[in-house]
Amino acid sequence: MGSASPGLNSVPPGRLLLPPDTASRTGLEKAAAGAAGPERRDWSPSPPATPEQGLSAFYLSYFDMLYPEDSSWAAKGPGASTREEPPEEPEQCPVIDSQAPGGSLDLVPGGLTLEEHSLEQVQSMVVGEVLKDIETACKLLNITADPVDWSPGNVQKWLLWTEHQYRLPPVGKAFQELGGKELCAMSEEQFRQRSPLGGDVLHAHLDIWKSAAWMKERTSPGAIHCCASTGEESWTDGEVDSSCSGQPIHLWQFLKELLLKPHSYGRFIRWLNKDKGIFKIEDSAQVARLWGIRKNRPAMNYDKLSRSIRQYYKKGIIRKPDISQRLVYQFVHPI
DNA sequence: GAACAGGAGGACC
DNA sequence: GGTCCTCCTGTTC
Repeated sequence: MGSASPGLNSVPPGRLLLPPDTASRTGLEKAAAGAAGPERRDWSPSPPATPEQGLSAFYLSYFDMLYPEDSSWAAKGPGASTREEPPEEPEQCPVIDSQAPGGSLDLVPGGLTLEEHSLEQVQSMVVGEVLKDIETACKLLNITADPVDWSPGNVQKWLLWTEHQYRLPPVGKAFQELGGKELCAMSEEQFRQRSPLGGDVLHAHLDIWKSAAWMKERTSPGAIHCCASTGEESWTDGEVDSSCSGQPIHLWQFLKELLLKPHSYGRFIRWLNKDKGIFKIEDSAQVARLWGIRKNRPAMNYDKLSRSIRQYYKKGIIRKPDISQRLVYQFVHPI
């Protein structure tokens, strides 16, 4: 798919992460290294041993995952989360200006060098993206953000999702019956043994989830759950945010959830007229695939999904608009 | 050919 | 019993 999670989805499995020594380099060097080319090793960012040490490595490895083809993004600044939109002009880039006259390191308020300040900004943005992506995945999959809490079923969902996101070969069977604790306790080598083709990538992604859970726990003590809202793009419609209710999600709720996240899913499904509840499925296969992942139904397709939508006709939940168009439906009771 | 409409049977909770 | 999956036939775009 293009995919549901633009932060993660564009990452080719082969060029996942920056090398470990990234942590000791400056933001600019890292950005430069990111642009330098393919001479990178696979490396999995593990949760840092101490709060400070290693966080940069984690942030920036994820940063590299988020924007693997465009390291110059670092110069684009906030707003990069809308990555589907055309790149902004360089003059709108407030974050990093490596071409400061004379090459001097300007100080910004607080005593940090411009470089350090920029790095902090990049880090916080990347962390935000990480948490947002994970939160989105949690809601779609109806799993908690902390892998340790996953049931074997949750593990299978996550595997299916990650395979799908990164075009990995199916590995679900190799991890059957494993719960989150067991999964988290496995080494990269053990992942490779179970899945020679994608085990290392899966392990790296699991590490990111673990790290995010670790950081979240650090900043907000208490249970980590997908309901913990992280930003302005939270799922604001409590009525349709079914993932926290413990109840199985309904298809119409799932469609509304996708519609509420245009940044992530606008390529697949979007409002034509939000006031009237009219929406269009732009990519029927992807929407069906997401629904299949959400319901743990790998064989889901648009034919089946649309049949389920049509069941809503009788119930007065969804109907075809007055002017019927292909792939266009209407909520009878708009948000 | 893809989307649409709807019947029917069955699984699952 | 409700919801959805699956399979099916036939129709429309």
